[in-house]
Amino acid sequence: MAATIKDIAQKTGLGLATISSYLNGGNVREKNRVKIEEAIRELHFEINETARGLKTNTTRTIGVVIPELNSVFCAKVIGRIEDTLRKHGYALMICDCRTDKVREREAVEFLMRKRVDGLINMPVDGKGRHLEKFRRTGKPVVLIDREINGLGCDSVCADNREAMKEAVKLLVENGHRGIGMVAGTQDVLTAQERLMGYEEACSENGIPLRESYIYSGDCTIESGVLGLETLVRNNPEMTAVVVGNYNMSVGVMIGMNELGLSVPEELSVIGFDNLQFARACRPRLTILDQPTGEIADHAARIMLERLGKTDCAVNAQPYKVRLKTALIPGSSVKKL
Amino acid sequence: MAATIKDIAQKTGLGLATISSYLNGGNVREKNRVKIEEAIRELHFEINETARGLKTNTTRTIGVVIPELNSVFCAKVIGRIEDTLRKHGYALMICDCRTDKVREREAVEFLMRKRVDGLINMPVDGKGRHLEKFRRTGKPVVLIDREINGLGCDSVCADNREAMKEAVKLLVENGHRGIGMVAGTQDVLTAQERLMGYEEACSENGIPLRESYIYSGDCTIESGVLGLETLVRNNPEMTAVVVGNYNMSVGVMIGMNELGLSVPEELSVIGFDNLQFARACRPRLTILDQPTGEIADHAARIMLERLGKTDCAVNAQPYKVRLKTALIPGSSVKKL
DNA sequence: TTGAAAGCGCTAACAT
DNA sequence: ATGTTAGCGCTTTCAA
Repeated sequence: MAATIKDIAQKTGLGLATISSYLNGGNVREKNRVKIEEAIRELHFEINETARGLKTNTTRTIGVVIPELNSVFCAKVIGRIEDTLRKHGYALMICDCRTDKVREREAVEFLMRKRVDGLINMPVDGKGRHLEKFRRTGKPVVLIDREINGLGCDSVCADNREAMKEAVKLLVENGHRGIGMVAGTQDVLTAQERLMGYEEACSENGIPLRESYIYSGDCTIESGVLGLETLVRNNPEMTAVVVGNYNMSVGVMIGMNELGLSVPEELSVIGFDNLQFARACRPRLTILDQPTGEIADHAARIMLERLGKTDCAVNAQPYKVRLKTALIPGSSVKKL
Repeated sequence: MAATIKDIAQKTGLGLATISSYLNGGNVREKNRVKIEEAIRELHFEINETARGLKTNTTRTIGVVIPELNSVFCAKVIGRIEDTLRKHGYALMICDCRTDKVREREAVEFLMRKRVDGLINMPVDGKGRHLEKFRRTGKPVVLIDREINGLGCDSVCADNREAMKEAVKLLVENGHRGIGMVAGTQDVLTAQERLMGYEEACSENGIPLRESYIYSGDCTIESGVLGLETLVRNNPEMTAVVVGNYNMSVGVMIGMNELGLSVPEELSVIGFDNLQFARACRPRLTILDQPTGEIADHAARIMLERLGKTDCAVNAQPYKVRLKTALIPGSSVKKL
């Protein structure tokens, strides 16, 4: 068994409180400090966070619930958050709910049992019902990528509407008017906003909305493939497509390949996320790039701030951070 | 504050031990069982795993240390492991060490302090020095993707040598003899094995090894780009390239794009990992696909088995699982 | 089957 | 500044 503070106390002849005080940055006489540090080294003492947690009712652990670990956006954001939080002594317990509302709720309950001090969530359930129980604990919840109204949680998202408007605008400026969209699940606010951006940009440019120009997918690669195939089949006159998330962008490129359509000669494409993928496409894909680093940094900062306070349920106003995306030009838009 | 077993005891008029016994699947009189379950429901009791952990000296938490969360291979494997382990009540604490040996060691120490019950690691330090301290606790360590000799840890890896041999063989069968390789960091066994496979296949086919045909990268996208550029510049007669990992495969495709070289007319390419990326490439990339699902399932199974035993340090033989990769044909290999 | 009581390793209130 | 002590919520002897 590992050494405990009792062992340190014994070895140094000091009391428990002194050791504890030393461990928590309290004032200890220089002479004793040296003795304690020596004992710690000799006995290979490492503080037992479990015991500490029992006493302080904290775990220094943050739960993370995401729809899919295997998604560049999630992985980038979570990786960076982990970086920051670990520097502050917090560990991340990550649960992948496979874009399933039932699993998402189970994951939150699992993490509640594990007594995490806070929750970071990219919600699948757009209503946020899976969070209600956790919120009652008064512990902080920070939403990423998707805001939920009425729940009072902090959130950090991209400015999705503006992003998609910009994409459509670029196409219009290049002479396109037959512009389709492969959109995501409409019960998630983020996907709604991106679709809204598309619709707004169309009407602002006098392009009439057509139902057959909009495909509602489920944010998977396969639905991107299917979405492209459907749009192309139903709208032979369509000259461009915008895509509402990264997975579906990969799907659309696969679809183009497998239908043997050339970009941008036969169809112009603007994708979402992942600069590296865009660079690897031939020709290079024009994309909307989300500021994943900034999103992560804001989320981590907010979480740390909330963890400093006692009760977040009663906290004044939730943060609703919105960050700008960047339209990064490739060669996938044809000038008509 | 949440309800404790004390509250349950009080409400039911039973003793603490009875409640505890109920919670741990012990025998409780039917009448009392009903009473307890009612009290649990009414008081919203949830077991405090921190307290339990202090007593039992376990956390039901597994540490995971990986070089890069933002890597399809890692994300896929870890996601699937998380699935299985969570079903058994285990949470995952994931640390991304950014392919840095120092950070890797820090991560392991961090997780030791968090008292994880076991460790899953895709090691960056090929010598495994970062694991020595943890191993002394007698807790299980399962290595994925990379074996370390002499450490006595279990490991689950792909059959890397065979994989690369197969790739080179396919090229030879198509008439190629000027075959370059963008290889990974040579202090990691996996990368060594892949390079060995390349070298073996060359010599078996009477192709003399040339130093200028081998580029040693560091498994990042950028090193893939640089690797391709270097090989092409130094070997104008080269007709094909094999790549030693996924990130570098993306890099090579980016390099092809940015040099304006066409696949497979000017250069044939065989990449590593990620079927979906391969499908999105134009033309579709021929790749070596790792059995990520199987790797994850083996790793999870071994971990659960080890967790069932008391001490893994003294356990007989470590598992050394090797799984076959699949060569999935695309259109990136030209028949000469 | 159940209850009483000790104790896991730590923190914190209080006393010195 | 340091020591003493109680107690966080649970499990686990040991008796009954």
